[in-house]
Amino acid sequence: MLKILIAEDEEPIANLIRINLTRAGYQCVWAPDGNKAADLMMNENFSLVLLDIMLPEINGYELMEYAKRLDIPVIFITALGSTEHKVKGLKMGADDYLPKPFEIVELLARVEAVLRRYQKVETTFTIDNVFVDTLSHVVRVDGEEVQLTVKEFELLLLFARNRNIALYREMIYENVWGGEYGGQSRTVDLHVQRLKKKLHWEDKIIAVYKVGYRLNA
Amino acid sequence: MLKILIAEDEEPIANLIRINLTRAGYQCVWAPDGNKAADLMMNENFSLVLLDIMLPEINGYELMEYAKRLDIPVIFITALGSTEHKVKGLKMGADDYLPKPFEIVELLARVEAVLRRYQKVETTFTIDNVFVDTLSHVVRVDGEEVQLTVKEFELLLLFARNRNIALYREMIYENVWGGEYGGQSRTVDLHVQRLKKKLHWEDKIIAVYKVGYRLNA
DNA sequence: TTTTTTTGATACAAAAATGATACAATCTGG
DNA sequence: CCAGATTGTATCATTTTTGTATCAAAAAAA
Repeated sequence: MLKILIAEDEEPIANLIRINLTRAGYQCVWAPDGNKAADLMMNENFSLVLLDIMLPEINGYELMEYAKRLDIPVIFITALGSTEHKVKGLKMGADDYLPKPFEIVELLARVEAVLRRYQKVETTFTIDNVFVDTLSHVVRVDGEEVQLTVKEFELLLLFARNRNIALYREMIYENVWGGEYGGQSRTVDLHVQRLKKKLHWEDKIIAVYKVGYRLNA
Repeated sequence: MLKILIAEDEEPIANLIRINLTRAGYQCVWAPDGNKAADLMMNENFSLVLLDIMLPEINGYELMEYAKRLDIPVIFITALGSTEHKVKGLKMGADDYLPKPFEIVELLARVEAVLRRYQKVETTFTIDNVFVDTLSHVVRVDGEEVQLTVKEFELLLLFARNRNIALYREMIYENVWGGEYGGQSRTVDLHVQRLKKKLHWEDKIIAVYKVGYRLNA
């Protein structure tokens, strides 16, 4: 599991980020000031640092130098949305820049993009008895390789990326099939059933009545 | 419950907003002039400010600077629907702009959108022995997961958003069922009973004679 | 107290949602 | 073109939800 450092003095914002990144499958550590951030960077092995510019004790620019020396990618997160700061940050080597307020989806997208650029993205994951390699499209259930169709595979990824969240049929359809969800098609149900059967997940993917399905992980 | 500050000198308009936001489950505070608004912003913890530009004593633009310093999202509400003001407001950091006269549904939609963008909407909460995760639709009573139906779930959310407030059957029906409340249907009563039973809330949700129900929390 | 109104509790049937299976249409790779 | 896999519709069975009806209990009114 990839570790991400959140250097941000405002606790609610740090929490917001932590909660969402944790949900997305990252391990998060919070540093409320510059000293703690520097300390943590030295002693633990982070795959990414989210940096607030305005930090107590040691500011974000200095911290970025630390990070770059340790070859840790950096995304700036700050209320200072001016191009001036943006340019300065990127010039100094930041990998991306996220102005507050930000949408969570945007945060996640940028984090993923930077990690991919640095080849730090995990291309495999395991949930219970199921192992998945997203690159080779190989899925093993209890050690044995199982053949998933394209739709089933994408469905699995969707569930994996949204564990413990009730996914609406509408959302599932639009994500996996792409188009608009008519409303009375049973396609989603059918594919969920097939996926459940192949993965032996009869009790892990459960129906949320009148809503859709949820993966308990 | 989220608190919203309404900075608006015209009382009827302020009232209109207050009534509708209160009904939607927000706690509202009214400031009739700029000084009061600044005062309230400093001393209470608001999740959002609705700002009239033309305010006595301190105008809306200045107030926005206060708000931004406190990291409170801002929606401008003003009769000056000209793009000039709109642009100025948004440039200075307003999160949205609502020209008078406005439709109530539009007001609510924008408020919700901004709050969601700031992730001020809480996805989980706990009341006594009951834990609720609105994303996964999971409800735990004394630590054990309990299966609620959609209606029961929405009913619970409604009570949670309106703790210690006597909810009229009419209001409950319109919120959870959506249509018009006939008047002699026992549907609301039945569902409240079922909810009480499942949550062991026989003594927490109490009947208010001839009115409806109230959640004591 | 007695009466009336309102709410609580239970049973039950209609309606809706989901699971399961079969099968036709479509696609894919020889 | 063919064989097989994939995909989605149709159908029926099963489960769950939901609201009405009914009667009992409680609260207010007379």
